[in-house]
Amino acid sequence: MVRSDKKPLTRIQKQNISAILYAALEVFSAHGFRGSTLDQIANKAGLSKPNVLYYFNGKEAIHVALLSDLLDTWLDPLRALNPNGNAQDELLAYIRRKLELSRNFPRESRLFANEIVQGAPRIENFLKGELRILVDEKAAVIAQWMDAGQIAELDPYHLIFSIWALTQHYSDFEAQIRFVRADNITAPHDGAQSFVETIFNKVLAP
Amino acid sequence: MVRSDKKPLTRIQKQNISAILYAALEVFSAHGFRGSTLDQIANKAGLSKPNVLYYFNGKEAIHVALLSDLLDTWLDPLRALNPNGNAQDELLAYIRRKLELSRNFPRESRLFANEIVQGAPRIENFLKGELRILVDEKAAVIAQWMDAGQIAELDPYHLIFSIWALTQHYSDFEAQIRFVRADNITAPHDGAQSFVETIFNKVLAP
DNA sequence: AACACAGTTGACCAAGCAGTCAAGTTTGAT
DNA sequence: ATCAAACTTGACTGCTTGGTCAACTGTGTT
Repeated sequence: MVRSDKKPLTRIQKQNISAILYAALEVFSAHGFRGSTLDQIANKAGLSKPNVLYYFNGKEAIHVALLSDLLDTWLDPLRALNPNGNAQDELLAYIRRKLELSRNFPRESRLFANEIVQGAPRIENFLKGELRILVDEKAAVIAQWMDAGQIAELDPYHLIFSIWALTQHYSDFEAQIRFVRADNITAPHDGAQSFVETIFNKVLAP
Repeated sequence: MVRSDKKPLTRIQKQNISAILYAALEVFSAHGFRGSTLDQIANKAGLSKPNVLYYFNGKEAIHVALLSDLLDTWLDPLRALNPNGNAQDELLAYIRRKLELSRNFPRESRLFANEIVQGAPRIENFLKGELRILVDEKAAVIAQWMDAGQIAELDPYHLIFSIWALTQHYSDFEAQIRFVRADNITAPHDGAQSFVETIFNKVLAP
């Protein structure tokens, strides 16, 4: 099922497919691909295992469906970087969007992180293709801004990586932050936004 | 074997135990705990599976041995932060040590990252205990430096987290950097040191 | 009401895996 | 050379897990 159907989905299909994807996101992001079982996913989705396999052609297919949904969304914040806008405003807005994504979709972020820490076997093509093209393009934009003296001179690629590192850290390494901070904070993201913005204000100042 | 022996290790024990730990580091850091098999480890170590189990009481025991070896080393750079030194020098030296560790021990870093992304089930006590105490202590030191006006006022905890994020990113997310940068660089860490130091110079300036 | 098709599942299978064991070989101290 | 302890392993066990299948039930269209 699911596959390359052109048929519109029935009410039950829509409902069960989204239940499966939601459950799978929860399970895969917490245990990684190999650490997750179909039984866990089926249980969390409130379906039997054969029923899950009625909607997806296998464990891998669920994972792939989840990732392709995600990858597109993941590019949006960077895509929105406007070459004609003000350099500082644009970069800070990008940082804010990225941090929001990390705060609002921590499981998606961890799904991605799990994949990359383990060598990105399943998304190598995405990274080498779409992502690379977009990053090259935006790095060029940033380089122009630097040449024009709008922001400090830095390696644009490392700048982008540092934004990724700082924003995703709060969801990917949430466990570490939670345990280290213990009772002193309610959520790992507390204070993150103002801190990260302060950092990049200083870093980007020409 | 291994266990709480007081006996000195034989030549063969030393050799095989270290071969197993080396192989296990390679395998666990690349595939996570559940994604790794004893057969993979035994193969890479050049031993039979029962022979591996002659030296360790199980898969879990190998993982634990690896982590406890690691955790201690992991604290050293932060431990070395000297309250009596100059704030900027001390923090930049810490950053340099952390980056060196990340560059020289990427597998160890990924072993750790794998563990934390998946909720740190096996090192929760370490994080809530030793690490937390050390971080609290050093955050207080940093706060004093800030009060004294030696460095800019920032949340000391977020500052420490940002150092972790930026330094570990280069090994933990190495795959992403490699694929995005493709042929343009030889190693993911290229240019990282000078970039990260520049960043924190700007960030810490009072 | 009848019928085709969507949806569901208990029982099952084969592969993979952690761990055991008995029987063997090697090592090194005397 | 002898012997006990250290070391090694092929064959096996029991459990987990991804995936199949035949039989069943629910749905909605005419």
